[in-house]
Amino acid sequence: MGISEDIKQEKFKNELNKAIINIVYTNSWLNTRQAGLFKDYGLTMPQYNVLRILRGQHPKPATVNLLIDRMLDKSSNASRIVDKLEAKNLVIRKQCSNDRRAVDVLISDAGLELLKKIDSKLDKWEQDLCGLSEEECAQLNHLLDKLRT
Amino acid sequence: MGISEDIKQEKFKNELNKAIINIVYTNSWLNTRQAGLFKDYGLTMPQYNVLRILRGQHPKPATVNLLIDRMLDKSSNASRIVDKLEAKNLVIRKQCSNDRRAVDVLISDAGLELLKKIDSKLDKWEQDLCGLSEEECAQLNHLLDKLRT
DNA sequence: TTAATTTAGATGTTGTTACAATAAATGTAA
DNA sequence: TTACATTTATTGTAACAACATCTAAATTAA
Repeated sequence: MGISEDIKQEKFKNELNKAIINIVYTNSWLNTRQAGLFKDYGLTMPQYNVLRILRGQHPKPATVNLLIDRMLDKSSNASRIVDKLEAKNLVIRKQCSNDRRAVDVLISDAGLELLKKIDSKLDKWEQDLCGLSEEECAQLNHLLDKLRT
Repeated sequence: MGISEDIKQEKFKNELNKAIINIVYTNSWLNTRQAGLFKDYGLTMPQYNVLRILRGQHPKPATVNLLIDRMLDKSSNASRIVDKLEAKNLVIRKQCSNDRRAVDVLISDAGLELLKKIDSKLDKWEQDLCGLSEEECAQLNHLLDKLRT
């Protein structure tokens, strides 16, 4: 059952066209499946991604600009995502000492703990997911990287 | 320049984890680039996709359910997308004769014309896009399909 | 130093998505 | 035929995204 059956479209202009549609469709497919996982913990996907970036920085802080730079989906509003996370006490926001325009955002202990819980679920989810071998995944990564060059 | 440099994350749990992130990132990368193209014609991406499905059906009509079934991003609200397209006279909506609950949606001549214009731009855009050969695209399609099984 | 420019982040507005609730038509079973 | 469940599509609402605008701080140039 490939993309062609999934969206009931028999013909594509060429393989590139099909690949572009396939990426969009697969992304949506992944989203649908992952979203439920996050929602159990009261997080949206963008919120989870920001938390992950903050953990990557930990114990160093991140500025909002750094978050924007690294977010998977640049379109979302980092400032307001941080608002939401702060309201849930998952991050700490304080003015940066050497540049008072900037804001230091840090993941809190509660944030780290929450991520740990989610990640173990996510691990299992990923394991269950996949018909691809490690080598095939590597190949997929190579092709996606090359597509974007 | 691969995904690792793009999002400044050196380590990934494994290639599958990296691939999932890579798909999400590549999707967003494609979106950003395509969105401008559609916006020139006053369409959003979901609106364009619905129009494409309707052209695929043409001259047969599609019900709203069929649209939902085939949309790349199931999350969007087909009924309201059709509203928008109808307001621009790109589609025609009328009650289905043999099931009065259902609605027949048809692409209009104006819709077909608009698609033709967009597609020629899109063709060029796709051509310019890509460092991947036809064969590599086919391989990418194969891997994405297999991921979803 | 002052004035203009740039940068960081927050906020306002508009439109869209997500999800639940609804309404209307159809199907099913007593 | 009536009652109840199911299907089809629309609508209401709250949250969110997209995009422009704004404020404050820092940088640059005169």
